[in-house]
Amino acid sequence: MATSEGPTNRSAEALAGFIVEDHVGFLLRRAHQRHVALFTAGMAHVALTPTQFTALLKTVELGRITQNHLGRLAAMDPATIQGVVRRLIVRGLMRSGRDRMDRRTAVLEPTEAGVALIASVVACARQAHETALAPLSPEERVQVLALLRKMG
Amino acid sequence: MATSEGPTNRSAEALAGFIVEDHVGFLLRRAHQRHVALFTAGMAHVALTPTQFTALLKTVELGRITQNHLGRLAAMDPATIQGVVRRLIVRGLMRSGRDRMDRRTAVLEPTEAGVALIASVVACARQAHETALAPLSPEERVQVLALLRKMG
DNA sequence: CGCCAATCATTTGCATGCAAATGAGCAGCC
DNA sequence: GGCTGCTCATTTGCATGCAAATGATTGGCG
Repeated sequence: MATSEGPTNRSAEALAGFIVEDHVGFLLRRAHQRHVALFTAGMAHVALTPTQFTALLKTVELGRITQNHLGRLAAMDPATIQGVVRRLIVRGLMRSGRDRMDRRTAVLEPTEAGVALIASVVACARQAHETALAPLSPEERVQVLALLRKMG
Repeated sequence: MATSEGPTNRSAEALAGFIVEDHVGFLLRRAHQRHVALFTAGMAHVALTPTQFTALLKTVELGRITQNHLGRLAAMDPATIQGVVRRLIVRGLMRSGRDRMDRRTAVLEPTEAGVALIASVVACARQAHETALAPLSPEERVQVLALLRKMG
């Protein structure tokens, strides 16, 4: 009778008390998914992903910046930022040129269209932020941000 | 001289006070990235990704389960869970068969190897969880988990 | 000068993640 | 029975995300 219910109970001891739903990894993945969905919906009219928005915003902020440096600021590794930047360039939102002093580096610069686009969607980004935090009280919102920042 | 510094200052007003680094989206993405890195490193000896671990664990927990249902429990849409399950089956960690009552559904079941593997790595998952939360105090850890759960 | 380690960028391969379209099957309803 | 709408699963296409390998270039060091 002990073996009649399949593999489940044969490993009950090892799995006892292990609730995936209570683990940071699971909760982070879920919360992140939800935010991406909200952000994407709010940006549907311009089709900017969260990473594209971040990369373009930092480029506008800094004016001229190296691709890898931008990646570090935006929390994307070289392989990832490469694709993000490529898509932004294709859409005419930024430009890329080689540095004359260091011919390895690609120096990025936003185009007029890029600057204008970012300026026009900052409000949407704020909105997505608020909506994502909507289930929390004002104090809780401050807390999550501080805690997530600490988890780096 | 107002136009001598490139596009940056021309949009200063619109961007004023907007700090991407303080937004939930950015912080969630970064924290999630860090956890994936920790989890992946801890699971390197068995090469289980966080999603694969979750999917296999829930399957072991529940014994027999429909693919889409598993996806909902594990927070993955049908297109995503499909690939995850396929890779687990290829590795011999679960089985799939058609339900006789409802021939649309793929009924999943863990293999002996799958049950054994999960049991052997639960400790590693716990470890990744702890390491990810390491920068926080015990009270703070409880807080983040509660807050993330609420942000669902 | 020549060598070497480090950095920059790119490419390939693999694994999420989702939208949207598709095909199969089920269940209720007339 | 036939219609219709739903769910299940799959496929395609696109966008992260990272490891690992590659090629170009720079800077330091002897």
